[in-house]
Amino acid sequence: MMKKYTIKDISELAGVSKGTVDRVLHKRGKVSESALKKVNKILEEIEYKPNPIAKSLKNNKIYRVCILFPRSNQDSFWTPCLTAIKEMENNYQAFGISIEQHRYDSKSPTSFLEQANALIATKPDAILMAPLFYQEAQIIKKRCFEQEIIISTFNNVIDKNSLTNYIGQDLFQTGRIAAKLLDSLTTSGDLLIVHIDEQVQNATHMQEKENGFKHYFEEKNDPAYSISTININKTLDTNYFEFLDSYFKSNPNITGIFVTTSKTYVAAQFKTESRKDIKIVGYDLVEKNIEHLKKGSIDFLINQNPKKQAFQGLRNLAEHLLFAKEIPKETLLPIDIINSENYREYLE
Amino acid sequence: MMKKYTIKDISELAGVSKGTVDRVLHKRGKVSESALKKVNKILEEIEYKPNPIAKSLKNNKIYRVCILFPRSNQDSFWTPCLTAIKEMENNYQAFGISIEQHRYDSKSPTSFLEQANALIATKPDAILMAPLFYQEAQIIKKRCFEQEIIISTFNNVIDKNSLTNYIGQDLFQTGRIAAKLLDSLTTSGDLLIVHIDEQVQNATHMQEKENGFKHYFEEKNDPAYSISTININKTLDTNYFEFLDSYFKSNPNITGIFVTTSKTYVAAQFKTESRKDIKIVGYDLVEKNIEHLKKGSIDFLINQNPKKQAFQGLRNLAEHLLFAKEIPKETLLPIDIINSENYREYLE
DNA sequence: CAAAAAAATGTGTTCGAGCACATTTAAAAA
DNA sequence: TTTTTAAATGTGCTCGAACACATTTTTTTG
Repeated sequence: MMKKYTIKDISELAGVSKGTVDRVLHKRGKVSESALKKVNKILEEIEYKPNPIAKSLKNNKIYRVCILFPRSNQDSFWTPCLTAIKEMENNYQAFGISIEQHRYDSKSPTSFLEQANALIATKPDAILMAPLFYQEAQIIKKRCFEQEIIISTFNNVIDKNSLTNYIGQDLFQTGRIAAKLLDSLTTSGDLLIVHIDEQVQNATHMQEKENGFKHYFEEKNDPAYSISTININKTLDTNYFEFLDSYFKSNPNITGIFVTTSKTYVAAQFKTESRKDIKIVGYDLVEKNIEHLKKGSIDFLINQNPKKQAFQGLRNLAEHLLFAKEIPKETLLPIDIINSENYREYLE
Repeated sequence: MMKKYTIKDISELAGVSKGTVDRVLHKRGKVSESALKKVNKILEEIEYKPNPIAKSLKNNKIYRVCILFPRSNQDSFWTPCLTAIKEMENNYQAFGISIEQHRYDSKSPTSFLEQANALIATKPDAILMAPLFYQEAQIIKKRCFEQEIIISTFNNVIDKNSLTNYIGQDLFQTGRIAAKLLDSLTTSGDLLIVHIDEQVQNATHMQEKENGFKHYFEEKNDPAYSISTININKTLDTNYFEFLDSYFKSNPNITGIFVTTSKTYVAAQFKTESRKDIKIVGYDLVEKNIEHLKKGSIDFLINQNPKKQAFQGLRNLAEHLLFAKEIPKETLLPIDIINSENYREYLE
């Protein structure tokens, strides 16, 4: 364990005052070349790291960290984020971090823009957002950069090439995982990819998953399997059951379903009523899915872990503000495979 | 967001000096009843939380947090702990936390005692240990209490009723998970529980897992399945393959194997050479297991996640020392199900 | 060469908690 | 009532970084 040096230590070693050391460290200029040399020499020797605690105490600010995500009454997928927020509040309140929650209508880009702009107008220190709408998210991101508000995103990628600090999962890979699971559960047959009831903004989301799923089977190149895809949308097909029933009647060889959204329970419901033999893999630990998982009508769920995403995102921001910790450009969380026996520990 | 009160704020509100407030907060006595009342009244009103950063700065100590666990050359299971240690060092060094690594021979209770005692003699601030040996761990734990060294355990429970801060998994439940997985992978047959090459000290470990496994199938009560258990020990049966081969010849109806230790690859090796049809579920992301996972000769692994256990344990201790955060009595980590498609993200 | 301006360097205060020590007030003894 | 002793209360310094401001040194100009 090396000694912890302070600015005062350095100043004594270099034979200058702590003010001079401070100016060197912060590159504030007004330092003679000879003094600069002396200080830099010491700095090289000792590998100085400023005490983040003293730094933070001196700063002594209350930082406003805001999180912006869809309202839960539309999609219980987001509910676990509340737990993450509560935990963050408990852990970081005393450090001078204030967490604010802002919500928007997951079906309305306008609502997103309104909420985000209202939020920016209050000049928070940092924002973590789940950006469902690509175009609008870009605008908001740009605005944050202009106003020097630190911005991170979670759950949805808005730009693969840009440098928004992103916390989430490799969606393509989740598709491969689903494929592997259905491969384990079945030996042959038609596998059906089902996109249920999603808005346009999630299209890329679902597409990534579908691509991953297909990629796995293309790689395997097993003639025993064939894969097809359908879209179900509540507004078009008011009755899920009838739609699925007629589809399955004309395609009797289906042995497994991969649902690309949280609405896995819709397929599971159909399974219990009509085709008990098919295997189902889907997404997310929402209540209705867990019910089916327990009953056996869903075989596996893939956990997108919104709670962990939100928590990690908020934590990154808080520790950056408090202790100047670097925020990773991309945090890819592990992809959890969930069955009836291990879901409990993953719940909020 | 409520205001952050300081001791000075309180002293002004109560009309006393900050010294008096300090005495009330720390119950140091020497406070008149009238002053006590005034201060307590304010304290009730504002719900004061001391600033952990100021506290920590004042303290300004270098804390020694030590971790004690088996040497890796015997069992690569422990290797990921090194990553946890490195991460902790990077994150907490500047806060005045020094992490020390101490190792012992996983086959020798004496070695454990020696290392632990030598460690205690240096009077560290906190110890996190993986206590393989029940009796000896009890002794060490008691000694730590006497010397007022904070002690946590991980991976192995030493006493279900005691209050050692434990970080690990519900082993019984991991057995149930393995059972559910083999249930998913097969439709009937004999399932074999295999305990491979473990020392006595792990007996309870393995027993818990076996019990969980059996419990699942007892609950299911499916006549299509039957379950049996075998022990293999390298010292007794020098050749794993021969032993398994003869066993499988006399029990031809086995469809799945549950290996209760990291040595799952032993069963997988047998599978590739002789019985490609059987399904295998086992434990831990050690290199040899991952090889088989990729090749398909292991179907699922259950991740005991030693890295996360060590990290969580060290973190609890560090934040307790630095910021007086309470250490949870028991931290049960989620039990990860791993297949060939999601192991990557769980690796160190 | 002295005065003025500029550059360089040093000093002192702040953040909040905690504790040693100084000072004041109240109670007990003479 | 005065002195002694004890109890109560207040003051001031520390931790390390950061920055404002004061002081010193060097350079420029009349």
